[in-house]
Amino acid sequence: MNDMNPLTIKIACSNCNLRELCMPIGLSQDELDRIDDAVASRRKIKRNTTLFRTGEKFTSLYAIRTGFFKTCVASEEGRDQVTGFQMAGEVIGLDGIVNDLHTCNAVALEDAEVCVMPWDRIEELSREVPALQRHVHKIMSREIVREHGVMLLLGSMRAEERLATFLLNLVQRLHARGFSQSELVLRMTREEMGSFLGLKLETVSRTFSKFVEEGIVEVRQRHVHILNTDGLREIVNHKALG
Amino acid sequence: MNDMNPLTIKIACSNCNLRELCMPIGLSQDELDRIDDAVASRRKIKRNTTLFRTGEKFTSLYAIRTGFFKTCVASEEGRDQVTGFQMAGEVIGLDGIVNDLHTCNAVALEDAEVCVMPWDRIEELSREVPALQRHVHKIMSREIVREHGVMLLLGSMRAEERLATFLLNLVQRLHARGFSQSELVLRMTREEMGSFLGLKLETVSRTFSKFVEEGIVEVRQRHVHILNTDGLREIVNHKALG
DNA sequence: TCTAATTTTTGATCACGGTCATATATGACG
DNA sequence: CGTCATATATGACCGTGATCAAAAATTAGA
Repeated sequence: MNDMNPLTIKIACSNCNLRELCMPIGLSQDELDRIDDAVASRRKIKRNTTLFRTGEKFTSLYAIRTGFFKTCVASEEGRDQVTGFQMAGEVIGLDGIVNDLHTCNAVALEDAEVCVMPWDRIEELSREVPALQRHVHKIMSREIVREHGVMLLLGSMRAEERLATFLLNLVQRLHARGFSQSELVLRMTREEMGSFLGLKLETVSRTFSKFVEEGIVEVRQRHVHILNTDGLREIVNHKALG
Repeated sequence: MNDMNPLTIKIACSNCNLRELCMPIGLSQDELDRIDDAVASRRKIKRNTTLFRTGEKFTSLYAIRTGFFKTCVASEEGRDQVTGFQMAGEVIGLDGIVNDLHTCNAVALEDAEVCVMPWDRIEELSREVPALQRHVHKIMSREIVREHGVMLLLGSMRAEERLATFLLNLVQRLHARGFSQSELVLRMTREEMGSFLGLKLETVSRTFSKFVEEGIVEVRQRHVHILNTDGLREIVNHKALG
């Protein structure tokens, strides 16, 4: 509570309304205090700037308080792949643990704020607080399972199925955060969506147009209104191609 | 050392020649003994049987001692995606941690043997042995990074690039285990390879034929001889398509 | 407010990889 | 050894999504 540096304002996790998302539940007051003390400094990230970059030393995990991020990996020869989009309550930086180096870029797609959680402190604390330990393990395992889903998408779905899956996933996560089940604002470009979905931006655009023609969604630039959620689900579920 | 049930033979990690791969290094004798005691029982898995299945309760991680596995996820409507191939020294089961349920199938592609590592014991021990804790974290993070690579492959590579990448990855991992840099035996079918690579089996077969025509590899069924490793690398690196 | 840059849409064409079909090779097993 | 099931190779054809191009819409900056 004494560090008032504007770049690293201390804040109590125990008072945070995102606590259920990024912190374990059922902690004692003592445990909460220790977590507050260890992990609660904040950092603001301007739109289109990076929170961390490939090759940078890994020091901390980051819990997103506000804003929206993309993470992307790049190979030497200019190949590029968006590996995910992250929103409030989600944790990024797990890739850095193996080699103490980040292996992807995390870019803010809108002005954002994150809680900085120094990894050595987390490891230390999670030895003492089993609930925190379990929480950290679950977060990492959840990321592994999420990526399995992306592999399924990239490996076996057609363009419409990919986009439908993507929209349903986004709106479901937003809904879990108190937003609408049917309206969303895309924070990424068609190209970024395409990179994530393994499609070219033209294909993303065309597929949107198709959905609009079919009356499944309304699209005004990045504002999407889902008119027929079941329609999207049918597109995903309809036919599995061998 | 007292459980002689043939399905769960206790074995000392401290004597295991795969220790460097699946256990942390630099442990004291006491720490080693405790890990031995907690995690070292074994299980044999016959070819084409599952070590665990989607929906089964998660209890343990498994370190592969011998044999070769595939893991695959399936969606209700028959969609199927191989998410990885695992060999000796690698750990599988991490997907089960989030929800105490496995979310993929692990199938032995040849007769195999694994070390069963009960997860609650691992969590407990890793609170007491920081080196083990770090090791577990690194294993999970490594899996996340590996999957980023697969996403890059599935999202941005063409058929030849995918197969070349796949062969180089396999042979590199085999080489790290003392096998040849240029010869390998594929333990999976063309269809399983295709599922992993997001290609149809016919495309895998044709791509192999193309590599053979170009003198890059020799193929006798599942036996592959890499004649020109740099040729494969060039295929991977050549042109990144936007 | 005007200009420049970026993003998005849409069209025309093409190629990669999928689909379907068939032949062949291999392996398992009685 | 012969039979059956499975796996692989290859050809012919087709369709999805990529590529190339150009115009329209939106955003950012002076």
